[in-house]
Amino acid sequence: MAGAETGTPRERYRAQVRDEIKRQAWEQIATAGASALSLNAIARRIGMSGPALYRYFAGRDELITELVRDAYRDLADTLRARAADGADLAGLAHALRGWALEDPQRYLLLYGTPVPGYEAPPDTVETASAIMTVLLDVAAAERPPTTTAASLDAHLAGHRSWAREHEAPPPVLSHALVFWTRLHGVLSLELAGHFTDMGFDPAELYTAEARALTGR
Amino acid sequence: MAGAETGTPRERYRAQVRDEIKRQAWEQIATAGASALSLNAIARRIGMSGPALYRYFAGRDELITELVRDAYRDLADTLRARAADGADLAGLAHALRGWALEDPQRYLLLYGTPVPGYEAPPDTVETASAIMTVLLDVAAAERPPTTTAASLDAHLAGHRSWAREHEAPPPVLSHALVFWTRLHGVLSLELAGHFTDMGFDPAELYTAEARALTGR
DNA sequence: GAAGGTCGGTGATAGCCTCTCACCAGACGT
DNA sequence: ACGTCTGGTGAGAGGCTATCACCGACCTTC
Repeated sequence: MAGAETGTPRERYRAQVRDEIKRQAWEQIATAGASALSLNAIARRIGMSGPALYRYFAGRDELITELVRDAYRDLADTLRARAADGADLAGLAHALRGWALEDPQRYLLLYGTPVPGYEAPPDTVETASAIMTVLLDVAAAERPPTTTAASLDAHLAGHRSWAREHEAPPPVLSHALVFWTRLHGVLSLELAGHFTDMGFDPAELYTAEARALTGR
Repeated sequence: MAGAETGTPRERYRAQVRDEIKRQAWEQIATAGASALSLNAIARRIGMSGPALYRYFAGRDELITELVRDAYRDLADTLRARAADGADLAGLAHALRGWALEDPQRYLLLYGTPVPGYEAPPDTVETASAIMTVLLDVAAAERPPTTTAASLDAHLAGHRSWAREHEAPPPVLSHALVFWTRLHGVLSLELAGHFTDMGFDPAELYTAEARALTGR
């Protein structure tokens, strides 16, 4: 959400207001969820009246798109930074959970139920796959676990377009994929509150899954 | 959605209209998602005007609650029926995916991002745990896999309130739990459309996970 | 069979939302 | 100093949830 310090005063002002709008939007999302995002409410809080926001964003969808973009970028950066620090998959798993718990609604905005009429623009899909690239990089650096599924590997060998030009062999592909889906399974149920009345600690389940994934 | 055939004509009529409302609601949810559910639109389609629906449901939330209740019951019944037919965990996994794909929005209504201000009433939580009971029953009948996580088992041994009075030993508890979260991980990402541009078949991933869970 | 209560439906209305429009003022570039 | 472009405004269309007063038709009870 870096408000560019460069450009004409007009441009600086514009960037500043856009950032303020996004700040308020995140605040509102964090408390009430993405589907409760109201441009009117944001405008009211900022101190301008309704339609003014349309000078900055074409509409609710464009604002949400922008937030999704920022969130993807932030998650990708977070994971990449950990990977650059030499983290293994277990480290990434820990970072992922930390990022999600830091702002649950932000995680759900990316990986939860899609907003009704909303269609993800191509460039957000691009950033989303950048996250997979980080996973693949780190997974490739580790010895894939022995518990690999032969038929899935065979399928992925022929359907690896999502891995872009990544050189990883099929077992690494499936390992990264399963890493993602298993951790998301625990995380999303936890964030959606499905564990709240069950009386156990989701963290225990999560770390157990992370450990099973990374072979202790 | 059984419209009770009993009672006074008034009661029969009332049940009939309630069912018609719910039918239209499901139709609308199936196409546009739960958050796009509009009482006005339902009324229009049924042929009555707006506020009439409030004679049948206290509001949008109560209607959604009713739908959630029905969906939980339907899923529980489906899984129970399979279990009664002697299905193992692999069979339940298959049934779960079939049920989810049959009406993706229905699955997401139960396990997706919670609707903003909506709080699940106690009795739906009850039905949700009935589903866990089915999983525990079937899991207990199978030899738990060797790949059990000791620390998770230890934790669950002391935090098993969610299993009600189920006698299953900790490895079965963790097995059922992991069964749920792993399959949900794949399913929810698939239904939310996160695999659509990735070029592989989610079914392959799902069955691989189901197989890994049930030890081939 | 008439009287009265209850139930299901209606239009009007308040208050929220998104988004468009015409208009205006002030800042900016020339 | 003047025109243009930008950012702000109020009004308003059309959608939503939800409440209200009202009314007609049915059902019960006498």
